[in-house]
Amino acid sequence: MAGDPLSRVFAALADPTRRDMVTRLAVADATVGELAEPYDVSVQAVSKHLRVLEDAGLVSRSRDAQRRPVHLEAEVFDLMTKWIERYRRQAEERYRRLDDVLRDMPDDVDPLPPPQEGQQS
Amino acid sequence: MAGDPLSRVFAALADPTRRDMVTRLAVADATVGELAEPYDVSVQAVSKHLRVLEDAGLVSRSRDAQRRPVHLEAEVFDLMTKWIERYRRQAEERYRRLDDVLRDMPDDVDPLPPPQEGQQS
DNA sequence: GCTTTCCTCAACCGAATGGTTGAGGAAGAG
DNA sequence: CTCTTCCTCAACCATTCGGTTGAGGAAAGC
Repeated sequence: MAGDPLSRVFAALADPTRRDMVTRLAVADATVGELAEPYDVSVQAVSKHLRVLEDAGLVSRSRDAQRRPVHLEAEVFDLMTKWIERYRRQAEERYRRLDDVLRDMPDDVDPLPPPQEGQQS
Repeated sequence: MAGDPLSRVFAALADPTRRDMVTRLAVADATVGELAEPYDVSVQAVSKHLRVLEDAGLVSRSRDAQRRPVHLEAEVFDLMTKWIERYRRQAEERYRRLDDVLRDMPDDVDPLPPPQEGQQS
């Protein structure tokens, strides 16, 4: 389907039903039937949604008798986080430079350190 | 078009060309022509992409003579960040609770709560 | 064996998406 | 006023997407 992994993750989360599934899966693993129950669509539609999430690497399915328990995979979220953080750093860098120009070039003071807890690449 | 703001933001960033535009706009504002130049598509296509980004609130356009300078709007990224953080909190909460269960096993704890999930807000 | 439960695959459908081309508005340059 | 530049709107086209229904596989229960 769609090309790069990042596009797949963003596209997968662009659907509110899929986002809701992810939210619920963050609480507990669930079977396809359990996942489908609150929504007003067919089980097949939910199965399709799960395939999209699985292709994006957000979810994995194992096997337990006839059931296919769905499990949320956390790592892929880091892809997004990293991309967003990169943008954020660039934007801050941009404003920092603008600030420097307006302040007539100070030495190397960093007036706005990124307020983040460890997520740096 | 697509419904809620969060869906629009995710959908807007699901396209690699649009993500690249955002990356470049994080460095500096740009006109439509400047933005279109590196890509192998028509200017109209780029204009459409910008419309998607604008509808998502990621970008704003002003007017300078015939030119329409494009400016990146940072606030909307917080929508995503907040959603991701909420997921992260839930996931951590989940593992914390699992830890509690394995450690203590109280009486009236239901280890598999029925799918009475609240809708995602 | 047969049935039931849980789930996926396949085909189809309408709507949205990303691209094209062509026409045209808006504003500066001559 | 005319021309050029920059950009958007409109129509069209192929593909993808989210949904449906119908058929069927896999594993437990009878």
